[in-house]
Amino acid sequence: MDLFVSKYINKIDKKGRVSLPSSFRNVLPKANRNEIILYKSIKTPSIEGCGVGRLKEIAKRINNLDFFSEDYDDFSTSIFSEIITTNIDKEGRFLIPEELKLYASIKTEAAFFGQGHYFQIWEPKKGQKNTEDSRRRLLKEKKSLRMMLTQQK
Amino acid sequence: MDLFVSKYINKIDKKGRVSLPSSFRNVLPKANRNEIILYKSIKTPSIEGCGVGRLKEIAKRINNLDFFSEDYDDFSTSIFSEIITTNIDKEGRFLIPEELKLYASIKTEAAFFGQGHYFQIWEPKKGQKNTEDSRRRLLKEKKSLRMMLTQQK
DNA sequence: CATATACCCATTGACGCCCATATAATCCCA
DNA sequence: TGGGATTATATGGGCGTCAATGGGTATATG
Repeated sequence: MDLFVSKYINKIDKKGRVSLPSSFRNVLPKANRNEIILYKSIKTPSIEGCGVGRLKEIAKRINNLDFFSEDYDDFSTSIFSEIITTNIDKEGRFLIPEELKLYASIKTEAAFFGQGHYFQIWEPKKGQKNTEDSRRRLLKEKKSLRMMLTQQK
Repeated sequence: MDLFVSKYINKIDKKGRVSLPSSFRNVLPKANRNEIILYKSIKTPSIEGCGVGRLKEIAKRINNLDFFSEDYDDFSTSIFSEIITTNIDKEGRFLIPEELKLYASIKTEAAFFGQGHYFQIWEPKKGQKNTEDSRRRLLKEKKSLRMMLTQQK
């Protein structure tokens, strides 16, 4: 499986380390399996993460913008300076920077939610509530959910 | 990682030395790991820096402007003639020239902002404010920032 | 000779690496 | 197929190394 799926709740130890779920580690390319990038989610009080490969794609995209435009600076500031790379140790653990923990209200436990090509890290209770809310929103438009699930090809 | 990423705030000591963040040093090619270039940012009161290799890229960008335009002269004058090369000592520190510190209002602390293929050095508070402003501008076009981050392939 | 800058050494705290354990998952063979 | 044995994962902790920082001294450069 090359997608981040499922949900896991892991503990953060005294040193601030937390295990990246094993199934998530396996999604990372063998080449860069010991490094991930983290950044604040745009829409929710959660942290998003993925392998570094994705960052290189983003870099390429930004590089294609007009170098002297304001957008160029805005994108590169909002993205590059806000992205944090963090190393995964031999046991599969990594450190969540203090600033990101604050942003997501994470203290002693971290809930990992697979999101396909990336994943989110939530404070467990908030994550749970978010799941319920988003399901509720979807059900309001049952039709579109049904379409999503049953649509062929 | 071969990109300048993340944000760091380092102290400037009595002698004017400041550490280039370790992760930034690692971006520099092993060959010229003890030398960087600095210049005034065109658009903001900050200093921009990168490895010497990047000079060629900058030249290319400027060359792509209309040769007879005013911009061409302005850019090539503002950038090339003002570029300063600086050496990094054994401990990874370097000196920020007085003129550049003045330009960026930097006194006792320097905030390093990764920008992909280069980085910016700001007076911490101004840098913080710039990040917020730039994010605010982008959020007005929510779609584009989200696209930048989540678009596949 | 005076000032600026490079090199050397020292300190502190953070982080990575190693080893250890408990629980859970998987295997394997009789 | 049952159940012990093996392996993997999550977690805890010791310790060495490295990054950031401070300061003394040599060296250069005008």
